[in-house]
Amino acid sequence: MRDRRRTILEAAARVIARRGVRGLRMEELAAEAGVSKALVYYHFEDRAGLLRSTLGFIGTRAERFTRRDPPGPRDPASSRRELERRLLLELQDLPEVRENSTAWGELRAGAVFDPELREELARAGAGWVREVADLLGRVGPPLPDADLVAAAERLTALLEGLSTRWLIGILPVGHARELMREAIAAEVRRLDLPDRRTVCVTG
Amino acid sequence: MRDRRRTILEAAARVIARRGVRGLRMEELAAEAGVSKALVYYHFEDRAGLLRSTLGFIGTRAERFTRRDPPGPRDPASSRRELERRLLLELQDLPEVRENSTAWGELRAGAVFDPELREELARAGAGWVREVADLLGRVGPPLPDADLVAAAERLTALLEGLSTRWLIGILPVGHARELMREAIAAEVRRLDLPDRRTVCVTG
DNA sequence: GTCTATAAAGCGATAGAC
DNA sequence: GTCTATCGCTTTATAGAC
Repeated sequence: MRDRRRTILEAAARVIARRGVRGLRMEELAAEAGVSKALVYYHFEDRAGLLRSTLGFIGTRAERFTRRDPPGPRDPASSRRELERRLLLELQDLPEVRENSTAWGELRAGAVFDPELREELARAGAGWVREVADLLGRVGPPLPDADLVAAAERLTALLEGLSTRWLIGILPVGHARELMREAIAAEVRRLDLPDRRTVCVTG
Repeated sequence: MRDRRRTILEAAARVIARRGVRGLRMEELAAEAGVSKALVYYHFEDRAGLLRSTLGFIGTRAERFTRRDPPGPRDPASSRRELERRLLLELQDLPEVRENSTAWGELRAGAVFDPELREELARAGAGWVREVADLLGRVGPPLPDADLVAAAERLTALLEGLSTRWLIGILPVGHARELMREAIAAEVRRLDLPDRRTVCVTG
């Protein structure tokens, strides 16, 4: 078979979801894929190469699910829906989503100690914040970019925090989604009504 | 010396901050503590035992810095200040705070794959949410406990997300603190003005 | 209690047959 | 392309002297 490569990558994603990036053993991976250890080395130089390919594979696979109708209409209502969809997508109890979220969590955790991972993460993270900020910008009236970015940073950081708790098993996925939805609503409200809120407080 | 034990635990905290829980090697730890490897095994059964003790040690040490004036006045203003102090305490660029935050981050990341860690984390996490919820309850008017807990869950999850980004080095500590402060303000406002906000929107 | 020396195991990586 | 067998380093853990 010529897609033995893909079989191995899919197995790697499953093993990472079970043991983490740092817990992945070449032997366990080979067994999971149903091939010999040597074959893995034949297809992917070494362990680091396998990890690189697997994270790339996971990233590509994720895009298939996250990027939809990018050139769609830019009206507030659909942007708002897109924003919510985009942020809730990573909180789903499906094997593939779980694998992706787990891998990203491991990547983040590993980046604290591995400067090499830091780079890839910084790039991906910035793009992610930018994307959410842009969606926020289309939901309400024109606002300073810094405000949009700050709101996006809060939302994405919250998502990462909730995601970790979900994956640990101390926060049910439905509850996590609910908390995320409320946070989105609060940020949108805040951006939508920059000052009226204050008027209410004092009035 | 009888507090060789403590010396080792302090060294372990430093090594964990540098390499992570999963990156801790008994040899490096021994060198960091200035003792032999065998002595570490003498005082702490095995690697798992050392890790257990170290995480406990870190937790205890954290309490020394977080728990202050617990039986203080319960007026809204001081509760509000205490809430902010409590949540910003983990975002400080001091060696000890960094060690604690790093260790907690590793504990969370590890708990995704290790059921044994899950237990300790679930307990500590629940207490932490409860504490923040109680503080929130004293800031504003009486509210359903579920609302307070939800707000506390959002704030603590956000803190964890921001903390990870800070430790990775992609979010300056000052910026993280600023984002956290804004989020606290938003949650307090939300709880303080449960309905007026809606009136404003529709009015 | 503390050390040096060493056993035992785990794991990444390679050799070589098919 | 794929396998079996094995090497060699790293790391945990123990034995035994002081």
